[in-house]
Amino acid sequence: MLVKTRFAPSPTGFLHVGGARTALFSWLYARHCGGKFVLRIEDTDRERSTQPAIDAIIDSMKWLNLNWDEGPYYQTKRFDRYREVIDKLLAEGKAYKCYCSKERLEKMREDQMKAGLKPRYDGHCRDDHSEHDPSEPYVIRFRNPDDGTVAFDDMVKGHVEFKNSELDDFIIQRSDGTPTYNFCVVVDDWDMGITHVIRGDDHVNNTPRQINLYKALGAPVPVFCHLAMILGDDGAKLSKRHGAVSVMQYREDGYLPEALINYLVRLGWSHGDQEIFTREEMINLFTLDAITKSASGFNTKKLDWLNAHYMKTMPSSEVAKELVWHLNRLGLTDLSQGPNPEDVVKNYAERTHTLKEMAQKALCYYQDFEDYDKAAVKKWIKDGSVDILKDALESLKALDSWDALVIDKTLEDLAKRCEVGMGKVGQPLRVAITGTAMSPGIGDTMVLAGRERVLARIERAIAHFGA
RNA sequence: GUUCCCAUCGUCUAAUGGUUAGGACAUCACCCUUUCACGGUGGUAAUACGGGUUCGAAUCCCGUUGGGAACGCCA
Repeated sequence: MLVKTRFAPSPTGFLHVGGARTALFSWLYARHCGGKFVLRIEDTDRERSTQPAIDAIIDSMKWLNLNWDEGPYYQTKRFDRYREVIDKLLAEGKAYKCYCSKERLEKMREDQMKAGLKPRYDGHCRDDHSEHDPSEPYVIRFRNPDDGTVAFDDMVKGHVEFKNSELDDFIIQRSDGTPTYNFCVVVDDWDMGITHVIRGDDHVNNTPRQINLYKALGAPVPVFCHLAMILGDDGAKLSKRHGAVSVMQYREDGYLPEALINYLVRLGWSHGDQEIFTREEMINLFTLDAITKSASGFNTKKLDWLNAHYMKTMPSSEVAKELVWHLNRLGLTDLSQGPNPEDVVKNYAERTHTLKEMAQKALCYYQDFEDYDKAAVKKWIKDGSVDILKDALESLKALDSWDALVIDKTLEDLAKRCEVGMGKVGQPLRVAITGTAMSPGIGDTMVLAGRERVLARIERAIAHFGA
């Protein structure tokens, strides 16, 4: 059997990490099985679906490198097909027109709640339509079985069973003639040959209704796999106040897609004690039975750790591409006035956790900075610092090769000569060159900044602090 | 309210009846060190509770508590 999975977001907002994890698991399972992965946009709610949301979802999927084999399909382009299926259901008596007013429905729900019952449609329009003028507005409901149970063996939750008496005749077509979610998913998954439905567990309660529809349609019922939700850092439901929730926000915050993917794959899935997975390993090892049942909380610190790991271990040319994107975002478009971004990556990968941070720190190698960091100045610019800067300036000017090791050696000699520790030499220079007390080894820092810029900045610092 | 789902260190998780309950992130201590980091070594830290079943339970069953989801002419 050819395995086919799908990711079917509704374009009512950006792609958040929960959705991304669902997409990842669906994608991984398809790839693991050598099957197909489908992207489908569930936009039947025309009020809330937007083009920017569609774009954001697609951009996110591309950035995460979750490629799809089919689609994107749009439900709004399949209305003819839905109509056809509804007509068939209607003709077979498996669906019916309902003329109940929203007021009646609302009152019924209220009464049922008050009586301690689960609100459900009472089947008022099931059989008798004689009192209604066919021109009245109506919705179409699916005739759910009255007796027995619906059960399914979820790949994550295990055996789940519902009584049909708990379910009701849900609406499959609105009064404006458009079909609804619970109906469209079934028709789509059937038409598209989806074998495994991997989705959030907020859909568990929809599943029995959908299974009844599959059966009424004579369609094969797919395997279901319901993923527990992802919570915020604080254990509460993910929301805007958690800062980054959208995938593209993580990009803006300086994370690599590789890191986010690796982080997400371990959220609700595991393979022994392994934490780091290449794409190939994920694909090879990913199975549905290793998915956790319980909800998991998002832990930004661990993401940071993974991001740092990937910044350090990925080819610097790859990381540099993403770094350039961040430098551009900071308004730096001309990189010709500074070092090769790859060299920035090599020097900063192990001293920063995000590319955003790296880009900010690297800015001083491309353009002049305004102010010196106050704390750094206070701590490191002391009596004698200016003299050391002057001394260093002369020694550096005399060098005929601008090499990190040579520079380090020169400054070490200077420290010895002046009978001070390297801290009193390296730190004032660091402040002079970067404006801060934090940078790579002083020789590497100077190579990144370049000879001319270094000499100019030392002179500037001498003038500034010597006054 | 009704139905469904869930429950191992702070967090992500391992252990599918027998382990001193393991790993990772975070945290703490020490080492390394010209800054910031990286790295290394070690430590603190968990089976929600109560009953069963069993020679033996984190693991199986029941209950309690706690959390979550669904109950729309949203998806």
